[in-house]
Amino acid sequence: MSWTEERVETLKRMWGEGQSASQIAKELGGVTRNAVIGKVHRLGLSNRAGGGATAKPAPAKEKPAKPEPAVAAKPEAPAPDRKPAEPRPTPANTAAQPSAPAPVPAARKPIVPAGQPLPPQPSANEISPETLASVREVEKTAKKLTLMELTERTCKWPIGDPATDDFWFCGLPVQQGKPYCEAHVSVAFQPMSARRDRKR
DNA sequence: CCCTGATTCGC
DNA sequence: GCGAATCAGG
Repeated sequence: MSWTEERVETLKRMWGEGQSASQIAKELGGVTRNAVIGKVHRLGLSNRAGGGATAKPAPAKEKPAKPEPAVAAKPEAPAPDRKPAEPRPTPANTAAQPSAPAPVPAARKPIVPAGQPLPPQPSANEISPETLASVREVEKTAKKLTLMELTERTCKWPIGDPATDDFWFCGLPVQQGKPYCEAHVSVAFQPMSARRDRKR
């Protein structure tokens, strides 16, 4: 694969958007993240634009004697500030891109006090007692990751009340392709049959 | 351990 | 110019 205009375009765009080198590499295909980083440097856009939240000091010894045009960044790509008021009730949606500021289920209404956090938001959470129990078990051994620690292969199931500090993400290894670990996948993606005629 | 970008250097 | 290997972190 060579760096065609188009590919460089994509590289510039994604890098400007704050995508990681590995993500860009994945998107482009045929190159590794190293290739991407190498290219980024050669293009002279090692530093991302806007008041990047992930602003890196970049201790690299840049050429001090060179009027860098700094044309890199595009005008409308400000630091992705996250809004606290995100209409994001279902946990299934918190599974976003790792680097992009995944909208954490912001505090909504002071629902459950403390006792049973009851994570599954799905309106009709008719999970079998057994499943629920196993999930509870898993949550005991959860890695309790913070938003920043989530990756593509860590379970993104939120646990606890986002309005309090008693909140974290499962963090266990995800099931191939899914955003959640096996236990949480089972409660997140229920076959319709399971919710059919619940006995209530 | 997973990941990030930075740098080096043979090609 | 390119990018694997390596380095230096989080």
